[in-house]
Amino acid sequence: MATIKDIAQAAGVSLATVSRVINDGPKVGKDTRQRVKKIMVEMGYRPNANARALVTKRSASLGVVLAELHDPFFAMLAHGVETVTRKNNVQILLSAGSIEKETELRAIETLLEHRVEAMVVHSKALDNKTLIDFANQIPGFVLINRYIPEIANRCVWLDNVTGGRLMAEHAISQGHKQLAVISSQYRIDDPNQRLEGIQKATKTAGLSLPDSMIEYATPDQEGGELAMQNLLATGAKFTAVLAYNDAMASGAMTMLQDHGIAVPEEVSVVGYDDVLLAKYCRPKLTTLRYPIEMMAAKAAELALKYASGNKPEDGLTFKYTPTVVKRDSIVRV
Amino acid sequence: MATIKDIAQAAGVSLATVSRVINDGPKVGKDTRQRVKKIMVEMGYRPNANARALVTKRSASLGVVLAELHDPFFAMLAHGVETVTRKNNVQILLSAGSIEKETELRAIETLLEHRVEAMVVHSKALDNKTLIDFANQIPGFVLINRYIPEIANRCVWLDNVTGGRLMAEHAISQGHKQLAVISSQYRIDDPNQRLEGIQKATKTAGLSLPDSMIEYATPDQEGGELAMQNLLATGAKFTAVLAYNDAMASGAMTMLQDHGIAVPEEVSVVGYDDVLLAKYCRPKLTTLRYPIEMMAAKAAELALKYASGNKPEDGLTFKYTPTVVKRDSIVRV
DNA sequence: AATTAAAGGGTATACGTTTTCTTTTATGAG
DNA sequence: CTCATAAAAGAAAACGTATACCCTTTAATT
Repeated sequence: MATIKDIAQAAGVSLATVSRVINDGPKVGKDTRQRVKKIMVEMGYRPNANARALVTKRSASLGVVLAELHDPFFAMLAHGVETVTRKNNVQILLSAGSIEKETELRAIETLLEHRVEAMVVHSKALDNKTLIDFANQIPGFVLINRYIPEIANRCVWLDNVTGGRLMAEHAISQGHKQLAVISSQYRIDDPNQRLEGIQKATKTAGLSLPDSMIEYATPDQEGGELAMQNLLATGAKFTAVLAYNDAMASGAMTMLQDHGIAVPEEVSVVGYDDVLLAKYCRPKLTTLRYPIEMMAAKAAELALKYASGNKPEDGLTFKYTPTVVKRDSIVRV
Repeated sequence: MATIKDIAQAAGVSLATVSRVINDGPKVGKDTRQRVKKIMVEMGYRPNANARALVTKRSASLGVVLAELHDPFFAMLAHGVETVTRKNNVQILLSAGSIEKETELRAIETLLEHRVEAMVVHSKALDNKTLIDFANQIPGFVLINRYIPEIANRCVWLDNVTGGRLMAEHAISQGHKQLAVISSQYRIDDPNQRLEGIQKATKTAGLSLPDSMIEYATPDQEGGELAMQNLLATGAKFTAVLAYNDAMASGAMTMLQDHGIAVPEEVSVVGYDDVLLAKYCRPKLTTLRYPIEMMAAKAAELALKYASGNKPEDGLTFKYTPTVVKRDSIVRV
């Protein structure tokens, strides 16, 4: 592959001049610029991004750490990031992290080896301290879907407590008094916070929500089915089910229908996330909208901004609040 | 950030020795190796991937070109690639291409600037010649979801004609004689080939499939709804609908149900792709399984293999055939 | 006409690695 | 005690680019 030297030789100019042409720099005449450009095209010249990154110490790429791309949620996250990298002519370096501590760490370190100065990180496994250390080390380090007070201005996150409260309040406002909850068995922040919000709302409304009405399972469709099965097996009475996410809600609906229980006529269901499937399942799912795409775009912008030297403001954070999306899976009782 | 030189200095050895330790090379004593390793950890040393790529001319990363990450299909593609890059300790460089010629070209060229020696490309907009040129220029260039005879051994693709035939044959085997088709309005290979297969099957079965029974729309849920609306408006009679993909099938079902037509009791529906939503929608969709995740993994393996010097065998290609996944959206008449 | 400033362009160094080629040191054979 | 040999380690060049600094030419100012 042709290098800058080859171009210089062919054009009869110095390396410096070619470099200036490439970077639209000053100090090169109109005609020389034209000639060099022409030769670059002829010889199919492509600047070596590695050499460039080495000398400039800038990489024109943004690192993304996430788990499980086939999960629609992460796919949307990636897409949100992509919209802003595209706009800024920046490349995406993807590092998949799963939910294991070790893998997430490796993912971040690999990005660091590539000297990406901006990164959007979705981490559930790493502890606060580790992440704070990274943030202090990397100017363009931004967390998504997580809030750490010490680095609040690097966090783009969703208020899950309010989210949980909203979904419960919506059900309660529709006259439901006997609620059941299907939560995730992974005891990370998200499910805990959503549950906390739900409990807050039931308490305020003077309703009781005994532990026996809360089932835990894997946060996917199978988990939703299983949890609902358990709930039905206990013979518990409920008119509305609040699920940890849309996939579990969908599984729960399936299981209800398989038991001959009509949704939403006999039992209402509320999801969380508003991913694609919420519109596809039947009945269409009433759910909480998690504006992950918008948030991811925000995170990417932030990362790029911080990386380019803009110091993050103190005392600032980027909190988003979910909203209820009313569809067909819940009715007034 | 600490460099190799800093480590060398701190350890009282030469650059070469440190480099050898990093790469687990020979010619370095047991004790020296230990000492250097210890210092590297202490100083938080991270090799500079750019410098490394520059000198070795190898990048330890694989480029992926695709459009629209939020589309579950592409998300699964990306995930398939990711499973093999993870196994091979290779980084993913993502370049989004949309469906525009210019963007796709830019995406590939950016990857080239990063000197990735392996790439998995999903391109619908670029013409054969351009892609063949790239293939000849880049040893690890592999196309996914496209077949070009001249570079057959670089293509991992699905036999869409057979796919179309299979979906029609399945409907016919269930006794359906009046078929309707909902296709994509984009006249690229995929829909054309699927339609070709369908027509082949109806012809063989002695059935007629007039143009009036084929509707075209955007390949998403809205398109499916619209197409079905048009079909119903013409007053055409049909007992089964073959859709271009699952999203359109889902839209079609929604519209049918909104018109009080029971699926599958009155009208059967068949999808294509078997993406996530096929399991979520109601009734569960009978569809054709497009093993994109497996295919993407294959493509990534191939790209890595070719890139590392293994010449692709002549006369070889990687054709996959979809299979019917029987669920609940079709019944015997 | 002399001086200056600006514009155009060249030289050389640095970026952080890997790797080839030497050089030094330790080891054992004669 | 000398020599050959292997093992360990160093010196230096190269990868492709950007840029600070220097030099020349030309135009503008006095």
